[in-house]
Amino acid sequence: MWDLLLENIKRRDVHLSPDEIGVLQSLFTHKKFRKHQYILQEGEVSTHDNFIIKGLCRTYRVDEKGQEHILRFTPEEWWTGDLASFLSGKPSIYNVDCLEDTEVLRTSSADLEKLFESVPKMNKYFRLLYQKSIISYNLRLASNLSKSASERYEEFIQRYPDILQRVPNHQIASYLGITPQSLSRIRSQSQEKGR
Amino acid sequence: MWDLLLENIKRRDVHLSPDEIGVLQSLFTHKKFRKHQYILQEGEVSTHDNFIIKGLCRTYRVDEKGQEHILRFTPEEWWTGDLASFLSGKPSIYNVDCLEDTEVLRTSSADLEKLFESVPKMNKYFRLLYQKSIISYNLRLASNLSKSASERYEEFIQRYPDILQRVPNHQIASYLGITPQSLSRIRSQSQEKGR
DNA sequence: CGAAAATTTGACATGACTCAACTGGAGTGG
DNA sequence: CCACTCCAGTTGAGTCATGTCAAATTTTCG
Repeated sequence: MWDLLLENIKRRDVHLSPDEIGVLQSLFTHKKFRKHQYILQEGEVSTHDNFIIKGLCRTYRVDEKGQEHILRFTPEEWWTGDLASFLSGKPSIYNVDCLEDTEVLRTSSADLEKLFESVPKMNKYFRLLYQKSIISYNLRLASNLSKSASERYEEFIQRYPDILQRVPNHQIASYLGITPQSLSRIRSQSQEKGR
Repeated sequence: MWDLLLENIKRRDVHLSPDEIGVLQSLFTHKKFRKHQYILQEGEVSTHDNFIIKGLCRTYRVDEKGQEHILRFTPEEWWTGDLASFLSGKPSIYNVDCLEDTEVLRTSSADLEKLFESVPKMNKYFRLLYQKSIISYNLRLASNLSKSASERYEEFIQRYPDILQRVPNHQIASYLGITPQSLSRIRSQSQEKGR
């Protein structure tokens, strides 16, 4: 159960002693969610940061016109939650729900704070994690600014072939910021071109 | 000269001793750039992370069609550079240049690494910095996905009134992902409505 | 002052959206 | 096992926001 998380930490060059692993384990809890279940709903405060060890979630926002917009898909080995709400204690504007049965290891903000105090090198882990995240936000932003819908779809296929298999097309459309109809047309056109 | 940086660190609840401040100062250098000067050019490796103490920069990317797309404006008290290149040592795909005469305090990746080793609590500073950055990328992404050009312009005005004053409109258009012509029309329309 | 850059305006093109209808498969209950 | 419903996906027709191209006008600054 702990392998994925501990591996993930080690891969970032943060080496924990058995004691430190013990502390970490005491500050996380294991929780299961069903497909379609919410991990976080708009208006609630995000009380936990969740490391996914099985399953797949999505973070989305509902705009004034009632449209859903998917910000991210988070499969195994990713963290999910709403950082802004988690840190500030204010209600979230995002929803997080499960596209498959999902299991997470989660920690509350108080426990995470304790973790940083007793195992300061975890600051490094999260620093590196966030760095990676910023880098990918930059890429996505650049692609949103400069590319057409079909180019962004191609990019998505290249980058997340696994997720493509696991979620229905209308959710991919929402992630790309287009309508399901447009995605359908894009797909039929790129097939014509023999790919 | 050091005030802005030291204040910025303190504001994130990281308290440095005089010794630690000394270490920090020994690992940063002061550098001035002229308006229009590049801090980083596409194809170069980003060797430094720069904390701006005076002036204003922009980070942009040039796409295949030769179009510029501005990813961010960075005024005083912001960091600029290309994290991906800075960390990986690979050539950057971004350009960073100065929209005004600019002064920075900068550190190389080797020196930053030294800083983390001798003053581990700086991990916390950067962790918090990156958190904030991720939160704002999320907001921008959500707004890119769900809002029209004119709504995004209104949002920009609210959020960055100071930057609005300091940069020409065509650069704001590039940041918003629209053409200068479109921005001009948006502006004239919102004036008609008496604002 | 004069050249270069920024902004505005007009005419037209187009990518993506909306609304609506249709298809096809997955599940459900009689 | 069939009829029925539900949902995802597709397709068509018309609309709209934004882009493109071109030219005129205004501003900036050496």
